[in-house]
This record gives sequence, C-alpha cells and structure tokens, in this order.
Amino acid sequence: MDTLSATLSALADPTRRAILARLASGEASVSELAEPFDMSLVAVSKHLKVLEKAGLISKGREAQWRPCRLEPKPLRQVDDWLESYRQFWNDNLDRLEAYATLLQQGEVDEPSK
Amino acid sequence: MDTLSATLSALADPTRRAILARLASGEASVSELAEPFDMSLVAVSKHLKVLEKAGLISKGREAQWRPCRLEPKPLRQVDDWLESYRQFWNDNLDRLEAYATLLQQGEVDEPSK
DNA sequence: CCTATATTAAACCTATAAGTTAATTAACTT
DNA sequence: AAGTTAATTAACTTATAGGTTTAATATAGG
Repeated sequence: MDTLSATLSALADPTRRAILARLASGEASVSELAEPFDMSLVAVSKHLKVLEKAGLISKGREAQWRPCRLEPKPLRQVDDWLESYRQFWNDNLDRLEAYATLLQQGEVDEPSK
Repeated sequence: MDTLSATLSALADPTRRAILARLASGEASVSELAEPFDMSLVAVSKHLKVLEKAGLISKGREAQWRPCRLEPKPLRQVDDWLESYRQFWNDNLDRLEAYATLLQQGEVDEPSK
C-alpha cells in the first residue's frame, strides 16, 4: 500500500484520531493512551501499531514503557495532497460568495422565486 | 460512521483519489471515469457510491448518463481537521531548521561526529 | 528470586471492503 | 418493437480490519 493510502486509512478511525490528538499535547505511554477508551489495551496497542506503520507516531523505550510521540511527516503529506484541491474549493467558494453578493444587491432572483 | 471518518476512509483508496483527481478537471460520466482503470465498470460504480456517500462527489442525470462532479465540502473538512496539527508540524520544522542553521554555522557538532 | 507492571504476540471471531459475473433497469436509436 | 448503451442491483468470494481472550516477554523493585 502506498504511504498516502496508509496514512489516510490510519486517520479514518476515530479512535486513532483521538490518540493523535492526545499525542499532540505531548508524549504518552501505551497504557496512558489506552485509558480513555472503552476497549481492551490490546486493541489500543493494535491501533498504535497501525499509526506507527503509517509513520504517524514513533515509539521510544523507557524501562517497560514505550512512550509514543506524534510524527508530523505523514500529516504534511496529506496537507500537500490537499493542496491540489485547495484551488478547486476556493474557486467554488468564490463563486458562491460572488453569487451571494449579487443576491444581496438584488441583481438576480433567488432560485425559489 | 462520522463524516470525517467516512471522508478519510473514502480517500484512503488510490482508485478513488484518482477519480477525484480526474473530476478536479471537470465533470465526467461513470464510464468515462471507469475507462482508465483495470477493473470492471461495476467496481468503479461502487467506488463512486462510496465517494458519493462521503459527499465527495455528486451525480446528476442527463439521459442515461450520470455526470459526476467533485464536491469540495468534505475536503475542506479534512483541511480544517489538519489545521490543529499544522501548528505542531511547523514547530517541528522550525526546530529542525534552527538546528540546521546551527550546524551550518558550526556552532554544534553533528550527531555522527 | 519472585512478583507486579507494561506491552506485545497468538489465536480466534465477525463484519465489511473490494472485487467478480450475471441479471435488471432505463433511455436513446433505428 | 427491437437493439444498444449506461448504469445499478444482486449474489457471491476473498481478504482484511477491528475487536476479543489468553499467553508470552521484558523490566522494575522488594
């Protein structure tokens, strides 16, 4: 699987996004990360492995803990991918805004009229 | 499934991203969209349904064709979600850049030395 | 050395994603 | 009316995602 697909696939799960959100405020161990969730620690450990394979997190080792930290690179790649579409949705927005302005100025009829 | 998860899940497939890329340059029918791919038209039709459910495309009807067009809203939502992390990876970048500058100025040793 | 804690590995279950082929629906064309 | 083109629906297969429980591994501390 290509890296962008792996990243987006990893990000598609709400548990994993919550984990990333938690890690955005600093490192945390596996059990710390698992605590908020209503699922087994093993399940969370698997989610972490998915995130790790996608390069979204990395794990260190401190005694028996594996402190996880967020890795920005894949997120930047998503951002880069989105770049191609930014132009597109800005165009659409511009068109909508221009249209809304025309409406306000009474220069066109509303569709429902 | 929440909408962000549906969007990211839809985007995680390279075929579907290729379809979106194609649609960024204008509307296209189902068969037109299917043409470049080495899979059945039915398979592509299913991909389109996934994209449609996620709100990433919409389908019109013109005679027997269903012209598809890109819808920007879910992509913007992804962009908004990324926003929270932009700060984070900029921080990291800044740190790296600052470090690189120090290296160039010979003010610190390289890790390997 | 023994035990508790942190994490991973193994084996398993179930639902669903992604593809197939064959059949169906709908609209245009002759 | 019959045939062609466009697309969807249905039924089916296979692989994988996401969860479980139980067992294994590694480290810390008395």
